[in-house]
Amino acid sequence: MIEYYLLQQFVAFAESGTLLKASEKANVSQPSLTRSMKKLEDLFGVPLFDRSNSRISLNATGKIAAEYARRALDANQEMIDFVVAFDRKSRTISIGSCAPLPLHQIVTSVQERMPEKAISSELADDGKLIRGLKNHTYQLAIIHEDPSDPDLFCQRYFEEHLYISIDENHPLAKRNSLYLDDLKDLRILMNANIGIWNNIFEGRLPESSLLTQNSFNAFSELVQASSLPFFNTDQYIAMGYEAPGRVSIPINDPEAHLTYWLACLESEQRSYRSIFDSARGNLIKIIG
Amino acid sequence: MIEYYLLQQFVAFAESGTLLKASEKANVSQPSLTRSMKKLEDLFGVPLFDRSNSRISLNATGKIAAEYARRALDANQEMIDFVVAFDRKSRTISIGSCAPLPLHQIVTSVQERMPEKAISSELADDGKLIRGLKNHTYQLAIIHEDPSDPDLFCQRYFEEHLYISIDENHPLAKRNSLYLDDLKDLRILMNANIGIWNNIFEGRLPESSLLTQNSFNAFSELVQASSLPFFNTDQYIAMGYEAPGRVSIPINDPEAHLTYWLACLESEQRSYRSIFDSARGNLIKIIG
DNA sequence: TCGGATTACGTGCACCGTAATGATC
DNA sequence: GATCATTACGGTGCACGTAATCCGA
Repeated sequence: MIEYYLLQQFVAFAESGTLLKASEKANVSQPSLTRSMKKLEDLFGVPLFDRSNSRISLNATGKIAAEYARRALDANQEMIDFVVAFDRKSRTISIGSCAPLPLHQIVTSVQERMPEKAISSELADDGKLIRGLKNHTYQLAIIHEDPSDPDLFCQRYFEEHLYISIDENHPLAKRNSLYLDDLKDLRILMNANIGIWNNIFEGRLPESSLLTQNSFNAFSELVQASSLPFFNTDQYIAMGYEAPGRVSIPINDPEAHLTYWLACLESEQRSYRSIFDSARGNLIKIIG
Repeated sequence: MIEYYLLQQFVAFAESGTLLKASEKANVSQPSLTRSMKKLEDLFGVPLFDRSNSRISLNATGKIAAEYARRALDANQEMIDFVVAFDRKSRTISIGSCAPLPLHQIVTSVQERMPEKAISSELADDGKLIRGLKNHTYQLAIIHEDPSDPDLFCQRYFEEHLYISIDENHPLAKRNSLYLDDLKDLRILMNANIGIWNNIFEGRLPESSLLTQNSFNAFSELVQASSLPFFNTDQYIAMGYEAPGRVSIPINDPEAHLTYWLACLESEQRSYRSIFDSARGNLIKIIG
């Protein structure tokens, strides 16, 4: 068996051509390399070098050996990289969601109940989420339909209804409810990165009507500084996210009503029992 | 970089389940293994073990790591094996021949002129020899036709003529020359492993007429102990291989006359110049 | 004379083993 | 008490560096 430090020095020599240069590359002294190369030949049991009195170089066998040594070093490094990545993955729980609010809820829940885990989360559409669960990209996902897939364990999470918060003096403010079609001529403030909600507006409202903000701060400031209408939901309203001088009116279209489902692989259901249990509590709390 | 001795001890542990058993397998003490496994975890930078106070076992990451470690050990051993094999091959010159006499001649010549080389030699037919030269199975070959192949360097070596040594009282002994067809009713002593010569008899003489001996000793004893005819050649006769009470008569069929060619790859011609030169001398000596 | 390999020699660290301790069944 | 891991401690081999030597262009 040949230790790595020898292979490392050997490859350094193969790459530099002289022991002197190799010794710099490998951070050892020149005499140390002389010894190491002798030891290496001894361990292989065959000559690897052509030596003239003040010159040393690889012979044919040495060149082959250097190739193998390089590969062995690479394999060693890859082993380390892979194991570290595996460990990191095993400490990380990846959560995908079709919408930001339930994602935030579930991230909070996981943080509380699995404090040893790193959390990686992102928004994605249902198709990608379900595929992601199956190929272990995600361990937990929030989708807006029950896929009735035998590989997946699904639990109803909570519902969210779209509202529009509109200036109390606006003619539409008098209405008890609205349809998306009623909003065509408005200019409406909206957050970017709201997942599935974007799909709902797509094709129903003209591009020009949506004042999409990439940062929540910008969104908030514009809400304060203007009397522009903005999209809201019953969940946010329940948490107090309303603005003075505006009234919140529900949107009646069926697609403005979402039901979220929390899902994981059937086979991993037990690992996330505590999360699912807390989600059931959450459901009662929010709905009740 | 993680040294091999650690991976070795790690794999020993993975295979035995306890540090105690692993310490026997790896020929180290138990405390030494404790330290090594700690060091290994430190080098990987991630936990590899589940530890209860008097029990240690691989966690999920550890199992993966053990797999990789095992592969790394295998790769290291394969590297050594391959390099040793390469070295051995580079010290060995493989010679193939269609007939035993020129093979013996050329082996002797190589032994004299390249004493540092190990020699591996065997009999084969021309097709296999030429293929063998091209795929580096053979470095030198003796064939009985000049293939006029641009990849090969070919030099006429010497000729050999088939004789039959027959009891001086046998009717055929009076003849100046014979044809194979004349021998149909004889029972003839013959050596096995005579390469291309076998092909010459094939189909020309009945199976039953050939008393094939696997060992040269058995052949010699039977020659002495009987008055049976046996196959001979001008070359052997020139070296004094004759038997008392027998006369040697040449066989006239054209296929009973062989011309040998010494061949190597055109690209390797220079390496074997001394052998080819001596073969030219040999030719003069034997023919002259 | 300089670049580069080797030899000579002393040192320190890292790995090792023995012995003792701790923990769990 | 048996089994097994860990800690403590002392020893030693070996890989290292410095310095000196040797060799060839």
